[in-house]
Amino acid sequence: MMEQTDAVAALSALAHAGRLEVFRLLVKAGHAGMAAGKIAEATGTLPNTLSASLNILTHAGLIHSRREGRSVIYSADFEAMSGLLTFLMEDCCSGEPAICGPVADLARAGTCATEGCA
Amino acid sequence: MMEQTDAVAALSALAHAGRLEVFRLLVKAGHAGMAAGKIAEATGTLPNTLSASLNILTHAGLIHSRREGRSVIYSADFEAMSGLLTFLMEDCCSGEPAICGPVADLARAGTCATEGCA
DNA sequence: TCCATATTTCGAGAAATATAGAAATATAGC
DNA sequence: GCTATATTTCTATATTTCTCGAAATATGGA
Repeated sequence: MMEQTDAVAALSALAHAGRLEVFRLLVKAGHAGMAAGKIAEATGTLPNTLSASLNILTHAGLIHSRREGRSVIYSADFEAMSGLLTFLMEDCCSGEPAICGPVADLARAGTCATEGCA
Repeated sequence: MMEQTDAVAALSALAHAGRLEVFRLLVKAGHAGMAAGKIAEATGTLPNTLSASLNILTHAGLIHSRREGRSVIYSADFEAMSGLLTFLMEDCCSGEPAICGPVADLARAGTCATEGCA
């Protein structure tokens, strides 16, 4: 289970337009991931600035990397993502379950709105 | 639908141990909310520091307030909360639906783990 | 009106974060 | 070994954020 410290680290990492864009790009890219250079190209950021962003997201546990030849491939950590979402939602229930139901439904609906994933 | 700018504002507001604690407290408190003084007491923060935190959460749209006598009652904005979760999850589906299913399930499971909310 | 309670605003100093240029490191191919 | 490509690290500066004490504002009751 995620600690508050981890949650703050993850939220801090995502609380930045550039890094949020990178993370969402990697979420879209799925397990295949994306080379740092491709990310820089897609987002229009300088290589060193992007590297700093990737470093912060990595240390927050939201993404991880593997080397493939000259490129370093980054990909989202979906377990960490679900861990963060779980942390943000888990207290929603403790007070009045009636409130949390719609929130969970909305989140789920939003998730599956794009295409027909169960 | 939430813009990236709004998402960054919300994430920034939550990316702080004190503010995250306040927000979760208000999520637990439900629609009844909680007076600023009670929040300060519960979290052990100075009134002015707490006021700054509440102000930031308010401007991020995550909470709202109403005055009751001498107290100002704060409560979580559950629509904003679900909006943020939706925003964070919506791109999960666009690439490979197979990945996003478990994430959504986990989030939902986490939500409902505490008690029996559908 | 005067006083007590509740909360917010102001102002300043300290700490953390963001960005970019330049240099350094790692890998691949010749 | 040499060169080109890919990415990271170093260093400095600009900016933002955090926290607190002190003062100000708002409400309720005597």
